[in-house]
Amino acid sequence: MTYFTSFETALCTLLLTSNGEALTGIYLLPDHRHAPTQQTDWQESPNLPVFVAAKAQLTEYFAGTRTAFDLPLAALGTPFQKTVWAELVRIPYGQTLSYGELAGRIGNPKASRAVGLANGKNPLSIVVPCHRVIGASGKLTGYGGGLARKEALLALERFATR
Amino acid sequence: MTYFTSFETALCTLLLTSNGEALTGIYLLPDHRHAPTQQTDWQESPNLPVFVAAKAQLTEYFAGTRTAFDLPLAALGTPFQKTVWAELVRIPYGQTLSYGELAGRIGNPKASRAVGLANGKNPLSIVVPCHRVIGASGKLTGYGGGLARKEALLALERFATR
DNA sequence: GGTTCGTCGTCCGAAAACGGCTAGTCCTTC
DNA sequence: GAAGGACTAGCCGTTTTCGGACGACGAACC
Repeated sequence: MTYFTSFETALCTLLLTSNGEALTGIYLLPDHRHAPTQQTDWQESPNLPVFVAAKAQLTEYFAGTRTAFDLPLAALGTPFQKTVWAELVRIPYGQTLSYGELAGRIGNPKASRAVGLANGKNPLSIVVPCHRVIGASGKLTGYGGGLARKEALLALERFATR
Repeated sequence: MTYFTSFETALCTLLLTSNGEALTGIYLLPDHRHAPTQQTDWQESPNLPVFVAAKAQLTEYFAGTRTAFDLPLAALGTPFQKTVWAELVRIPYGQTLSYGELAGRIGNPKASRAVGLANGKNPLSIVVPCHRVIGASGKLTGYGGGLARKEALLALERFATR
């Protein structure tokens, strides 16, 4: 069973999904690249404990008072994708990394392009900070939720660490 | 969640599996061809209602006093496989059919070989009587639980209808 | 700047391999 | 002769394999 709820933030509306225990998705509505279409058997559950906790922490994040998340996560993907995502959460708040550098950190220096692909498939936006990965040239190059949102998230983090 | 139990019969040990509501599998241990390997998250539940009912009816079947089953079933397969399996249960107790004849009955006369394949994937041995399908020449040709068992089941049914 | 090219994991479609078959042929064997 | 076995060649759905294309890159080179 998949549970979901939506959540208004200063940036945009967020769609949260869960398996009942852990968070399985956070999507920036509308127009998030790989966002799932809502299924008929999904159940809206705004008060699911994991949703309540997530909303609280995200609210703090957007207020600039939270720099790390503590939530049960359950993203499913290929082994390579999981490796990439695990490395993403190690990027400190307010800092950025290039796709190539991230590829190097997981021991596969030439896989920068594959890293970008895996990055785009990250289902847990914001909490798993794929927005902190940018091109080697400094350009943002891409974001599932749209480049403007990526820029906004980075600006927020820069502002809060000022 | 998958539930299971095992069950001793005159023929062999049977492994029963269920989703909690309906029967999802009946396998002839040991050495049933496509039998699933027991997973760590399976739960042994000998007293699950559907198991209790299945054991009772199977006991009667092996005693020769039951010629049809009345159990909730939930086998999952491709559309073609489901068509084949649905036709299997229409073969009367004690009678046999050739793979080609069965193919004809589902409107696909040339699919005899595919029927054999679908037959082998039948997860609900005995209750869905795939053992009643034999080669056009009269040879048994194959059975997931072993040819000896197929022969034994057919002998039982012949004996009971005598 | 722009362009080209090498690289890597994933997705997707096509193709081939694989059986619980069968009818047909040919050849043994009684 | 007739029955039965060995072999062949079609048939069909499923599974597996394979090859090519695709990107949220990056370095080299104009």
